[in-house]
Amino acid sequence: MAQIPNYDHINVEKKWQKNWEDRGAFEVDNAPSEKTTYYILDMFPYPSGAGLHVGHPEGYTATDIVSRYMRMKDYEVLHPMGWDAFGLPAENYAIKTNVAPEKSTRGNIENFTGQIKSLGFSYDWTREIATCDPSYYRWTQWIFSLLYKNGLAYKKEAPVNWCDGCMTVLANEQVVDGACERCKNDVLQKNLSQWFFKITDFIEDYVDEKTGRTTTGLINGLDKIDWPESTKIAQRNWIGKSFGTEVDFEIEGSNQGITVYTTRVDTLFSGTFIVIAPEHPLVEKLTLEEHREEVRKYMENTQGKSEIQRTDLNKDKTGAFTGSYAINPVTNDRMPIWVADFVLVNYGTGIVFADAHDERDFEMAKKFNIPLKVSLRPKDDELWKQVENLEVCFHEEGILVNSEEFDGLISAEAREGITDRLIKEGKGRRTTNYRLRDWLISRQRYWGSPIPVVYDSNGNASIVKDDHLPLELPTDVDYKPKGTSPLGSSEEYVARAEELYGEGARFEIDTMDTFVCSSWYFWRFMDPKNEKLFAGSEALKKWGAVDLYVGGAEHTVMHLLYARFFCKVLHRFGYIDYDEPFLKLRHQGMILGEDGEKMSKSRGNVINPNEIVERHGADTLRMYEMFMGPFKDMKPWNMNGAAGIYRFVQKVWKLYSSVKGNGFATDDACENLRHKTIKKITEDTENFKFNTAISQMMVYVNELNANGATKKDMEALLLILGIYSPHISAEIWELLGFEKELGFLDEQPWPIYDAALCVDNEIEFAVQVNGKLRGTFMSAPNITKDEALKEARELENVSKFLNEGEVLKEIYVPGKLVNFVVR
RNA sequence: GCCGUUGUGGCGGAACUGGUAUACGCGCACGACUCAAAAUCGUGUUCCCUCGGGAAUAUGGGUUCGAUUCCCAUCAACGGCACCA
Repeated sequence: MAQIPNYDHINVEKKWQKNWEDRGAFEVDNAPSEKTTYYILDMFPYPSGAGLHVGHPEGYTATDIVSRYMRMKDYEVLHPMGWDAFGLPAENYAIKTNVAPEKSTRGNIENFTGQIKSLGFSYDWTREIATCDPSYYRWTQWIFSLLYKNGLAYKKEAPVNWCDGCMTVLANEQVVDGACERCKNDVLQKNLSQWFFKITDFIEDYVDEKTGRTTTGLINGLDKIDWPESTKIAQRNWIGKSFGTEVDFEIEGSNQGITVYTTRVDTLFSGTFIVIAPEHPLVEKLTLEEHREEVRKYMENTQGKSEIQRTDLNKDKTGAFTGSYAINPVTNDRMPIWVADFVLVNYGTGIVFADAHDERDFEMAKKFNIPLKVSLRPKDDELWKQVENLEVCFHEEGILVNSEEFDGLISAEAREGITDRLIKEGKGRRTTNYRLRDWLISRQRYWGSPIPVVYDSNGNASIVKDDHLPLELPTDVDYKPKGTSPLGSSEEYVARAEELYGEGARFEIDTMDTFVCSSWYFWRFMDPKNEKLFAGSEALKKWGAVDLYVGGAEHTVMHLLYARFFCKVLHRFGYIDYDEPFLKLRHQGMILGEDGEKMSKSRGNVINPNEIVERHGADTLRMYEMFMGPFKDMKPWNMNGAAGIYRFVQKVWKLYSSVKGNGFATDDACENLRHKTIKKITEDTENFKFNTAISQMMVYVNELNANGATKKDMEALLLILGIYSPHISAEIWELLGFEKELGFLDEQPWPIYDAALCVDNEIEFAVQVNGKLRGTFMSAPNITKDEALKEARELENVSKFLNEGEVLKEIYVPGKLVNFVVR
């Protein structure tokens, strides 16, 4: 017998990766085709200097398995990969080393590409894109223009996080516990003129006046997509729609009033004071002369604080009295108007009415000795005594008291009644409020897409002409932060502006948030080289929305909300004919270090995928990551577990060796298991239950090693294993000579199972007495109840228990069990 | 505080629609091969036990002939949001 060499994963994997690349095995074009298309997308990575870590291939393996599966099911699959290449780390690296972000990013991309390619994923690399490429961000800028021209991109003053140490604005993510993540200085609030996208315009459904076409809003759209329920809930909470009442208050000695938004109008009768946000424009007017100094001092104090400090729940309530009074519209009580920073200017109307049934209000009243009243009583009498004596704050729903005709109603009823009365008296109305604010996209950084806006010598903004796009990043900049955007230091940028737009013209020097670039990349993959459009209509029509999107749950709100927003924008303006970009979404769970902690350099528990690929091969890495546990769960790495998968790969090779040496088995001993296995892998793969699919393959391989494999067994095994471990499967497929008659493994149809052959002709029945297992017997599954009971009674261990009492009931579950109820 | 997710052997985990809990893998133990070790192969492995059985799926109840699965309460861990009126 010829000696079969040991499995050489290093060369076999290289060989097949080259084969796929040379053949263009996974490349697809945009020409219309007979096949149904399917678009499978990974969240494209940020190419960091640290390189790939084992978390990346978890999602990539899942999409690769599904991509290969769908191709075998005869779908035309678009499965691309690219780079979310703008971002702060490259810029920080540039500040430290003066290496241009462009250069370090290109290097990182090269590194990532090599690592990803070593895992044998079936990407169409001809569609690779990078968001930092001018040919890409040209279209990011085009989308900005589209929003600008339709009044959906605007500039206004907004408070931003400011670090005096770094002399720059920071993103919220860069602020850790109220301090700069880099220099640890306290972060302050500063007002700067910033660009915003009007995402709030897309919360609700929109009907186009001319065409009558509806663009589903960000809330309702969630109902029609297959996403994890928890992600949908998080998005709804983030949007934060609430129904409430606007109440108008008169100001004593003024003909101007104020309006307050509340969801708890049932507590209006206990409203004894008003609180207004420090930034509110009315503060100035409401503050009387003798209180001006006190309020001014308070404001000064507040302005020096960051939002994080201001919203620290543990801190004491602070505030200042303006001297003005409002009139409670239902009780006519005089309500002192205070300024306090726990009220946020950008939610509701920036003013609240305060009362004893809100913890913040209660706390503030106690601190400043503001009078309180109660208007809600709890069911519990003991508690009521304390509430009535203003010892504790009762903030839940209750029964109304001291509220005139509404006494005795429960909170929900009272809200309706009180609102109706306010409406009748012209003092209020029902309204809806949202927590979601417009998206601030300006960044005072270098390494992002330039904002295509130009200012004339008077500072008037206009959009950069389409002919002048892309507005490319200048390279003659000083990366060191000085308090303004790095682009401001470029002479070349000024020269270009003046050349195109006349003397004194200046381009906007802020760049866009990188989330803008990643909000539309999935369309660019469809037609990455198009120079006339972000993607051509033929490509857009062929591929449609993303059918399957896989990525981490950390993008539950930001990225996934922004991408939905862009989709709705393009739908509203007629560029695409669907208004949800991702039809099916799945999240992978995080892979933890061997110590069960999050992987981090400082902990020293980072697993490098290169190491696994060298030691055990890409097939092992792929399979192990899928076998660790449920896809969406967090799970710790275990080197021994990976070695176990390597052993499985060896067993597959051993099976091949034995077939090569002894020939195929002639007795189809595993026919039943073969069909059951195909069935289970098919179902598990479709349901993202990759861990149990692999278990089943192990069972099958173990049985084949024990009983011998027929030709049908080997074909079936390689076809199903081929989507999980494509290299070894393709190799054995070729070595067994299957390719000559059938072509390459990855060109085969997915195997089908015969449902009739999945059924066992003899199964084990369980016999219980009072629900406790007392024995089993083997029988045909279609046995009648009487036959089953007879078999069961004859078991020695069962009859013993039956004789101990009277049999009250006999239960027979076909194909499963018999249960006797004995008293 | 609010929202969400999860609790099953020594470990990762499995269990269809309420029907034999612990599949598969890891680890461990013993055995085979070997001068020996590694690798490999085989056997065993939830716990207790008087070997007949008893107990166990975070805890305490409930529904049911029967509950990891359904219901109620409690506890713990993780993740997100957080002075949102």
